[in-house]
Amino acid sequence: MSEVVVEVRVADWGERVLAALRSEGQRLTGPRLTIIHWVAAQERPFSAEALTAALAPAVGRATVYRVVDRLRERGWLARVQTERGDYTYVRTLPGHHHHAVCLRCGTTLLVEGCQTIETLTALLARHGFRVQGHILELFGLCARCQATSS
Amino acid sequence: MSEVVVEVRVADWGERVLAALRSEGQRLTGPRLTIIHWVAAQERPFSAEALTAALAPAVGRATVYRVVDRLRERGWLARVQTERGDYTYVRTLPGHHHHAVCLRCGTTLLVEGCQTIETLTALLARHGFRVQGHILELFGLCARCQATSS
DNA sequence: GTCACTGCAAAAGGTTTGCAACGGA
DNA sequence: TCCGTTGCAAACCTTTTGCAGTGAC
Repeated sequence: MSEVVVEVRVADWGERVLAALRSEGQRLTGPRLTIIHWVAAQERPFSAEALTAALAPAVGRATVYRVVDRLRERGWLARVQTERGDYTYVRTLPGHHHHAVCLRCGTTLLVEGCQTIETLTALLARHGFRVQGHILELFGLCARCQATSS
Repeated sequence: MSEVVVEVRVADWGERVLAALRSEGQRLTGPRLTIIHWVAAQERPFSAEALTAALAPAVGRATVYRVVDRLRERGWLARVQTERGDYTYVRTLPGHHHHAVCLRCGTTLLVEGCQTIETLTALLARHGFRVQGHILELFGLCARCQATSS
């Protein structure tokens, strides 16, 4: 079972992103490096506001939004809806995943595959509904936070 | 299995909402009735913008937002994220549900219960993660739309 | 040297709020 | 009558866009 749940590796992420951008022939400008390094250091989901605020005035707001969009398109960043309904971003890896976000520390587990969605898909199929896509976010407490008291 | 998937009944909805508001001692004002009737007639998810536009200038924008919020708090309206990432609203019923939204006609099925989430929850538990909440939206084609060509 | 990228500032878009007037119960 | 509700308009906040200048390759 360990192959379907993966914790996003902190050290890896930034380097993998940079390697990917390089291999696509994208320019590794100062602002881009600043943003990627900052994101790589985040251990929990962050808001667009937090990102722009953290890098101001070194990096312009417009640039932040443009770079974030690009990373999202490429699958390095996921926009995750919180239980409260607002958006946050988390480092992720290209491919189809779902996210299990720790409510306390923000640690994000990637859940690969959608076996459970398949069950629901089958249920709905019996009602004539053909599932073609879905959005799933999970929230809870990671192992570390359960171990920590308070 | 038919007990876990329910199509939101059109005729019912408005009356149930009115009855609920009445029983809570809320005022059934003109603007509120207008909004509820309009929503009751919608067979597919609608945006806040569509709602405000449809009722303007009979009902002010501020009032629309305030009433929608109230219905949402009471569980009569759900804010559903689309695959494109923007929000739409659908009639729903109080309680915990998930929604299966037809990509073509917008018909919304309520999926009651979270059996499949439980599978995922168990999987994550084996990784030490304790799931406490989730967001799930399903998209696809309802039976009627599959039957219709084009 | 080129052209992708950036910053600035302004525009846009959507939601919320203040406040005086209104009108259900 | 009273107080919850409403409309208007302005404020707000976040994101996007236009455009001239910059700098990575």
